[in-house]
Amino acid sequence: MIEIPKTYSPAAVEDRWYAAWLRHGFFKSSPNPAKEPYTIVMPPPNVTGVLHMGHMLNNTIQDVLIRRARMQGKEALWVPGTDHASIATEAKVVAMLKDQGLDKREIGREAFLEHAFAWKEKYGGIILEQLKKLGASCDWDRTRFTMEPKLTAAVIQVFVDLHRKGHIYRGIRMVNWDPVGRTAIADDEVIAKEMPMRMFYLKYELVEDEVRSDEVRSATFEVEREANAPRTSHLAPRTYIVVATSRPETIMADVAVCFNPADERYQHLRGRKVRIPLFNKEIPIIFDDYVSADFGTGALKVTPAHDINDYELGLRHNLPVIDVIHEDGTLTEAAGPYAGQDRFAVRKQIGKDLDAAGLLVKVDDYVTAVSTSERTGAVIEPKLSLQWFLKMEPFKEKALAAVMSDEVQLVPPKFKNMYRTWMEGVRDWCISRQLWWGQRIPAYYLPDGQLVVAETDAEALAEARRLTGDLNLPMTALRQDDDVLDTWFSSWLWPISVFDGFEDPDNADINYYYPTNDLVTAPEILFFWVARMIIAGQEWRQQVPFKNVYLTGIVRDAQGRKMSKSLGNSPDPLDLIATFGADAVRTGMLFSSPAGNDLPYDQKLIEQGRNFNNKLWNAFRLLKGWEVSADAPQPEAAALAGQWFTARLNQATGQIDEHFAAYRISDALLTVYKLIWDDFCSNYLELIKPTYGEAVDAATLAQASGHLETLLRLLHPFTPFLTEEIWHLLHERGEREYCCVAAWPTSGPVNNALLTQMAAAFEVVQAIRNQRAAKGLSPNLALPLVARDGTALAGLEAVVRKLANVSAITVGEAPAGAVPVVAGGAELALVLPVGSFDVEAERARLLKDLAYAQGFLASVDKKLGNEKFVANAKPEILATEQKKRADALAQIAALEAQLRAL
RNA sequence: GGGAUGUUAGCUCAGCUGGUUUAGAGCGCUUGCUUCACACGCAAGAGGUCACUGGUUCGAAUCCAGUACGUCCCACCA
Repeated sequence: MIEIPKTYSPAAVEDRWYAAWLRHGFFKSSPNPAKEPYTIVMPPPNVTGVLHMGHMLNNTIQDVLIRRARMQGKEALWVPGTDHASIATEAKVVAMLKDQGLDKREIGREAFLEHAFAWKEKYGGIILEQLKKLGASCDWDRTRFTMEPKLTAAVIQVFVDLHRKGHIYRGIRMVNWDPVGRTAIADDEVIAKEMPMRMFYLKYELVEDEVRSDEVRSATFEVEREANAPRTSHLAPRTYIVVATSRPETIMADVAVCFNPADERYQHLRGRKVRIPLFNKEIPIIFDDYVSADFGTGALKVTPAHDINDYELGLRHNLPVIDVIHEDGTLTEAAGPYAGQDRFAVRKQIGKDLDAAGLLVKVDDYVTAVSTSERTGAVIEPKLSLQWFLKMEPFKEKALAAVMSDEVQLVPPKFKNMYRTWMEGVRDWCISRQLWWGQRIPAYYLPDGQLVVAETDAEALAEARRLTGDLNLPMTALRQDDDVLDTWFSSWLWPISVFDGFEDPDNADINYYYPTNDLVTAPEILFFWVARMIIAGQEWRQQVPFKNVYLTGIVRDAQGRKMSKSLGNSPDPLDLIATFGADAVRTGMLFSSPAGNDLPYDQKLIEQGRNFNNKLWNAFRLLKGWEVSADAPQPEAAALAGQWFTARLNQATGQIDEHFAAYRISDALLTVYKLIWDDFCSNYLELIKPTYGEAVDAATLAQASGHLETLLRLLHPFTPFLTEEIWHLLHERGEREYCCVAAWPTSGPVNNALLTQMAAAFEVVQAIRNQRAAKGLSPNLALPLVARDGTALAGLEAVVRKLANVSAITVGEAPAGAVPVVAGGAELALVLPVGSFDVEAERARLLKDLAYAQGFLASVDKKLGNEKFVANAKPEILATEQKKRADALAQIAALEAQLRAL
């Protein structure tokens, strides 16, 4: 026979099988009315992204689900693709251009997009190639890209449709401005980060337009005392309001100072004015409930252009808006001497200037949550700008109901509450982005300021001509909106657009595959992706896009930190695959990752996966290494083992199916893991193993191969490569006979009686081995066993003899020098070689067992002695308790008898 | 500040509608073994008053309330 290496080497195997699967087109799918569809659309990774541990977890789960469905005979389709990720990609391209000495704004939109597409062609989709290394069984012929022409057309079509329905509007709103990306970003893309900040206490001089100085003085003194300000004598004639702010660089944009209407300290200031420090501009004092009297000094500087609350305050009090910050974070002309400088530089400088002018009372250091951009990390600037919005009100109720009624089931369900909170408080969606990489908003402005929204230039022109009545209006008279749409405005269409459901709403694909079955994604995008896909599904297909949403956890390092590029704490998945094999990485990721739970990553898990693969490999080696005897009879132990393992297999298959039904993927894996390691290798193979040097009988080998094959099928979704390899090495296969398309095992009737009997026999075996270990006796030394009565082992003598290496089993009284073994309901004695029996040690062991048994009996008796228990407990519970009592009594009697015999 | 969720062995987690559980698994640990598939292994073993305090119940890791600590989500406090 051919020499099989004793260590499994995945590297040589994985690429070969992946290529074979592709060659046979096993992952391809097309509508097949005879089969039930099972569909997953991949959450599209960023087109310029590289594989990280989060992708590994996510895509492994998807692959496990899709491979199992395929084996179950469903028409399984996993649609891959990438997302154009406007901000992230545009940032990368801008950085690349910068390296080449080019500036985005200088080269212009068209040239920029050429560079961007060139970049995408070169680096885009690397991540999909990496997923192939993981074994992802996607239908690659269906790979889509959110910015490809067809999907772009869908986006434009949807925009126009929503605009026609009156759900899209354009308005000035306070948005989260990213000064680095120079674009507005959505609330969801803002990350609050704890940062050290400084609170400046500034003096706003009261304008003395009337003589009420006594009152004013008393009020301001109080304020100054609160602020621990030194009394500055040369300023004595003047009085000040002390205002706390973390943003002194915006004081020139202040339009008022505001107090709480109930704040007694400031009542007399109604109708008065103050001067902005350094700038000496007079602004009014106003009162509004928004301000808390007990925060800071109770005085708020109102800066409508740079704070959302101040903006609303400004609207209520009819105040002007002064914008002092440019799109890139530098200050405008309105900032006077500070114009052109960066906001943070000005903050520093103005602090110094205020101090020098005696206008700074004090500065406090504190830590607070600051909004930053998820994509660029820049500190967000609340900024007023003209943006496009999608109304959420028309959609929220239905989208909420879909999840609350479990029409879309979230796994785990704890996320339902989060979803509800968000959906109930959802705000209009700002869908415009001041970028170039993305779908350009199909809105056109006419010279007279009128607006036309249309799918194409030609349609826009026609409409414009109709509006203006000018039939010769040239296209050049129309100016298209410069902004592009938010990336999520294309991803929310993904489950429909990958099947061309917008271009051709009644095509065979969309009718067959939609709605999809499972979506596997991270909880952090539950709102801005999952929720919106539900809305889109309901709006354009009148049907939710998926039945189940499996929310994964976050992969963390040993210190519990999120794995990230910047921390450098993430291993390179491809290195891991090269070192341990994709199967090992897949199982490692799944060992400890129930839905919604974070995965504390530890390389040990991957190693465990590799060890497991090697274990199975060696089980196969063992079978393959045996000589076969055609006419040898099947030994009793092997026959019993065969029946028993069939029962275990049926039992475990049922459990695995249950785990899958409840999306307990880790549990499903662990069940196969133990079935293979403990039941198949440790018990079954040991039981059927022929005596050294002898051949195995043909029946047993055939049975064992059959069992192994079933195990391969159960394990295939988790470790596709290894199982495929063994599948083909086990015996010759037909042209298209592959493990990856073999039938998923179905569970048959379980012989529970046999399972119970065998479990008892294994207990006996363990007790005997325990004795050997305790006495330091080699497992190779065959020992005789004496049973108290002939029924003790209930026909399982062969099992005990084989596994415990027992030479003979006789019935009768235990001879002197035999060590008692009471286990699995049997009363036995193991005959040891002379001199190895220590009576005192044995007595101690028996006494310990006796004490446990008596304790157990006491707890059962306590229950049974309780009249209320006997009166109230269900009959079957009572029966169990009585059986427990009888068993305990028998056990105690046996132990006592053995103690007397010592 | 609001909401969700968790606290079970050294670590990571099961324990699904209270009763075969004086609590299980994997890893780790201890001891012995290079035994003929596998040392990426085999065998045996140690290890937990189920966060705390009350309550409901014949019976609580499991249900309820409170406390402590943790995690996550949401939120405009200058």
